[in-house]
Amino acid sequence: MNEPSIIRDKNGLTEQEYLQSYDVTIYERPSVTVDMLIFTVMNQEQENYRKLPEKSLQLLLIKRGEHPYMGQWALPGGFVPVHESLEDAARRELKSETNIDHIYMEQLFTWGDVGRDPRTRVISCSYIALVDHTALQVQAGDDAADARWFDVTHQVLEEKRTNRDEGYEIEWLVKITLRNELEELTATIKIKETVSGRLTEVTREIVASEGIAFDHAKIIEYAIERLRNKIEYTDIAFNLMPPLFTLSELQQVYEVILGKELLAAAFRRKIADMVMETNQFTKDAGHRPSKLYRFNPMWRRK
Amino acid sequence: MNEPSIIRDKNGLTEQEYLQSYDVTIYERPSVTVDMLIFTVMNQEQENYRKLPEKSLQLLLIKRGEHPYMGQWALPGGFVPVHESLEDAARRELKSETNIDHIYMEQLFTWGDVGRDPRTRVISCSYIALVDHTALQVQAGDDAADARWFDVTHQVLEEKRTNRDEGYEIEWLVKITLRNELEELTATIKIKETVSGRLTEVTREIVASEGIAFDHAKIIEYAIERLRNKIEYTDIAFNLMPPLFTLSELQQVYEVILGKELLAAAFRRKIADMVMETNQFTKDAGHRPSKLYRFNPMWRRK
DNA sequence: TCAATAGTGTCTATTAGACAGTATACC
DNA sequence: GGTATACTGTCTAATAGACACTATTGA
Repeated sequence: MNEPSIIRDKNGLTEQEYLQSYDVTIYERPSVTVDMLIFTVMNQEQENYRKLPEKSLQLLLIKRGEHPYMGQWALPGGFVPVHESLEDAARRELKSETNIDHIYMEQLFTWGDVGRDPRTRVISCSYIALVDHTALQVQAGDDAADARWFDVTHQVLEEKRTNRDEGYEIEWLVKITLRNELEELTATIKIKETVSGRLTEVTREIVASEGIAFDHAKIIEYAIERLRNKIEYTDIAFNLMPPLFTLSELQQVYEVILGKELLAAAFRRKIADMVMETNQFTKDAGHRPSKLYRFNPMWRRK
Repeated sequence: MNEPSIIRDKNGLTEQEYLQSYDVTIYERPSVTVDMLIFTVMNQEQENYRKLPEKSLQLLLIKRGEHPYMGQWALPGGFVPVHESLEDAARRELKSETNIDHIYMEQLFTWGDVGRDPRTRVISCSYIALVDHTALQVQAGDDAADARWFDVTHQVLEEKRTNRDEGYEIEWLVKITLRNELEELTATIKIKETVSGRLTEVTREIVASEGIAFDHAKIIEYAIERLRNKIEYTDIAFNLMPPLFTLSELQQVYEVILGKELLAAAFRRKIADMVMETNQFTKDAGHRPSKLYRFNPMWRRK
């Protein structure tokens, strides 16, 4: 596609000569990392033999064994070496944490503030991955490196609107809570949307962060917003499901991500084209059995 | 937020001691750049005194004066220095190209393939910016550095669907054409969507690129897709409009981005809440005058 | 006068929300 | 039998597409 040019530049060099003389070390460079947001959905304990187990959104975090933020919890990830593509680096991290292939993954955002990492300048490219927890061999706590699943909740504590001459400003305080049997981590993020004239700007800022390393609380908050958005118009939810599932389970997954209850009738209509009936049913559930469905791989968004 | 920890790590160092001994030079690092997709909408010549001028989507490109890809056209951008945030670097580039402040800008995607740049490993974070062309002092070709606006078109040449055992694959060939009075650049991008089982993957690959440097054709194609998506559910289009505009002009902007015609009645209903009437009208148009509108900064998406 | 755009009214199809009501295992 | 979930039917409100129709200028 790009055949070496034989044109000479202002220094009289051809492309080949230029590339040979190019010194890659003259400018100081930032470090680049990938940060993985590996989500799954798990069943909670059921209180009553009849009740369905509640589902919860889970995120995988790693306990930092070294400085900085030693002892705190961070997103899995690592530095991107010069010979490896960003996506390969992300896939490698994902594989090393989950030990499974063919996992859904998408780029979330690249975080490039100065001072994000006290060691050196680090730019982090974050990726969301969605895993069916029944496919996970490694369960929470099995990992030697102290990887653990945390129950994630996203709560709007406060919403404040201020009108301006030529627009308005809305500020939300969002509390992120990460919980498991042993620990509870919390963070508060301030999200500010400023509309002045025709220009809209959104900023996110960490107000408090307890037990969560770096600026990872902000990344987690943003990831949840992305999931909430995308689950409405894509099929990403199916990446969190086992091969066979009931429509109620699917609905629970939607509810746990959206953070609100849905009406069964409307939900079933909405996802009808995305699923295929099987002739299998659940049993021993303490109530009416439920038909099992599969994802319909022929489905396409209209 | 992160008070230096006095806990000692496995080497017996406190956080402060660790940071002092941290050697930032031990790993080779990729370079990071920002690439700016600066879009605007301009009027084309009108053929007939009665007809409204047609609008076209324009993209700002820079002619490369040095290797590699010398003589070809590239997205404006540059290396990110270690002391500057990604967003600041993008804003700085944007300001240096357009000479205006308060421009709409959003992160598009970070491109991290190995071999994107023949000089060295380069990771590029791309940003979309939308400019009202009436606010631009610097018009096409005024710039000493050979910056020029190109008319952008996005054409689907071919769509091919192949069904598989557990899913399907769709391949599109998209032709991107960048045109101005002097030059015409073209590129063909192959977009492949693979659905196998529950997993969906989309890849983009440059099949041909004439006159467009690096992998920038792919970035341009992706940016247009993003614009098409976002114009449907956000107010980004207003960043391309002058302060006062007619609803027909606004509709033209939507049409030029979406690449299809819209029905006036439905369009007006859809954007009704986003605009405010003024009591001004166009005149000398050779036909019925049109009411001028402003963006309604109090509008919020439902 | 008439070409071209500006702007409205209304029918229809589709979709989401609400909620009542029926169905069914299994402890 | 009774509890909890499974599943359906239908009314309503909101929205998008289609298209006919009216309004208004200035060359």
